This record gives sequence, C-alpha cells and structure tokens, in this order.
Amino acid sequence: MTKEHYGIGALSRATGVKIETIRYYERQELLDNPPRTEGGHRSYGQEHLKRLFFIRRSRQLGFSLDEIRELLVMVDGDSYTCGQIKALTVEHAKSIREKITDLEKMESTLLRISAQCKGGKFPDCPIVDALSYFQR
Amino acid sequence: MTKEHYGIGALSRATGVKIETIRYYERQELLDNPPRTEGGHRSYGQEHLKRLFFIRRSRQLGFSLDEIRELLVMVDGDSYTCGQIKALTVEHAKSIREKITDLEKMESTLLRISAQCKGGKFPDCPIVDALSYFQR
DNA sequence: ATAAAACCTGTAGTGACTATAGATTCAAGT
DNA sequence: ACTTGAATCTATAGTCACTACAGGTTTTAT
Repeated sequence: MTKEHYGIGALSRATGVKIETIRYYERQELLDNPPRTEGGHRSYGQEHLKRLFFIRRSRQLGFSLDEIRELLVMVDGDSYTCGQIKALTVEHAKSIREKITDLEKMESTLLRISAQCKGGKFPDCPIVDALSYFQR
Repeated sequence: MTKEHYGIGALSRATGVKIETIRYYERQELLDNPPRTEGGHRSYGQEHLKRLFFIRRSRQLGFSLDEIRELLVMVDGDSYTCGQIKALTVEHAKSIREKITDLEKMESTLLRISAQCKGGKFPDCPIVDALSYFQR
C-alpha cells in the first residue's frame, strides 16, 4: 500500500533527505524534474523515491555527487557491467582507507602531545611547543 | 643565519604554505598584517614565520581555522593555561576518532558489498542492489 | 633601460549542502 | 465559499578552507 504521489515534504520524510537538499539534487540533475501540480508544486512518484534512496545510501557510503552521477549513468543505461561498478566501488573504498590512515596519524600525534601536558596553569605548554615546530 | 625579511614567496617556500593561502590567512586575521615595502609588497619577519609554522602544523593535525584562532588567542594572551589548551586538543582528538569510526563503517560496508560482486558483464549487480536499499 | 619574475587587489569558483526572504498554493475546517 | 495555516515555490547568499584567475604594479637581474 505505497502511495502514488508525494509532495516534496512527504518525499523528504520518507527518505530522510531534507527538502532543500532534494531541490539541490534536482538542480544538479541527479534527480529527474518531477511533474508539477497546476500551482507548480512538485509531485513525486515511486521512481523518484527509489532514486533518492539510492542517492542517500551512496552518500552515506561516502560517494561524491560526481561518483553518484557516474553510478546512475551506468545503472540507467542498462548496458552497464558489474565490472565497472565494482571498480568504482573498490576505488572509492581505497580512498576511504587513505583518509582513515591520515586521520589515524593525526590522532596518534594529538594523543601523544596531549599526554605530555599535565594541564596545569603555567604558561609553557608542551602542546604549544609541539605545534610550534615544523616537521615532515 | 636566518634571514631578517621575507617576501611572500620566500615565506611560502620556507613554510610550505601557498602564497594565496598566506594572503587568505591574513584576511582571516590569523596572521598579522605585515609591514609593506614602499611599493606595497608584504615584508615578513621571524615572528610571521613562527606563527605560520604554528598554523600549518595545526592544520596538519586537523584543527579548523576557528580552533586555531582560539589556540592563538590563548597563546598570545600570555595568561593561557595548559589546561585550556589540553582540553581543546583532547576534544579535537575525540572528533577525529568519530570521523575514523564513521569511515571504518563505510569501508567495511563497501568491502562487503564489493565482495558479493563477481565483476562480470550481466546487468544485475549486487552492489547496485545494496545501494538501492535504505537502511539504518 | 629593459625584460622577467614577483607581487598586488579583487573577484569568482569549489562541494555539498543550508538558510533566508518574500511570495504563492494547497488542504482542512467552518 | 471563505479563511487560515501549513506547505511549497524561486532566487539568492552563506558555510569552510582554500584555489584560481585577470589585469595591473613593483622588484630584480642583466
């Protein structure tokens, strides 16, 4: 018993994507221009709901809008191959691994320098010292 | 044998911060307005070099410009306490940990769904399926 | 004196939204 | 049919931390 037509607010509630973001995706041509009511309000159907779920899920997994655009082109043209999709996904997973590695370096440095600091009142802080030197 | 005065290019080479970024930091009031030559070129001294090192190092550790502004205010007003600085640093380390956790979730999902895909030619991809469903 | 390198200001673009203002339309109740 | 309030509309600007121009001026080296 799924509804046939959604206003933008209903679509937003159904997908968890904010109204402004939905309109933004439309401007970015990630989401088809929906039909309009006589008064000009957007009227969405199941296919928009599906597509917006796809976009949201992909965003949750860290794909950029450009990457999502690529994915959508592949999925739309039904000639896509699993191989292409997998390549994009694996590539994306790699870039996430790099980000994690970078952040872990930051974290360990931060923990190391804060461990050196006793947190007292005197104005000669080992953290400030550590930040003051240029390295790497 | 450190130089007394640097043009913006020399400062850039010395710190690894791009010229445009140095000017941007000046507009953001992270870096003091330096004295100018007669013709209007910026002329930096040791204190600018030190401060720019500090900013760069802090950026490398993931502090936002606002956080760096706070750090600088504490360091400048010589009344800062180690405790304040440490609190900011520990807080920042926590937010980095959160980012890492998020990215790790993304990564494991991506690896899981790409493992399901054999990468062949038929157009029914388990990755696409996984992206099509809304969860969490 | 000239040419090239360095520098100047101001503005606009990036990504992925988010926020606001001010107007219009829709749905529900009387 | 009318009124009210919620929902929606467009257009524009703001966020963060830069980055990239364009078109001009100054400095430095020959």
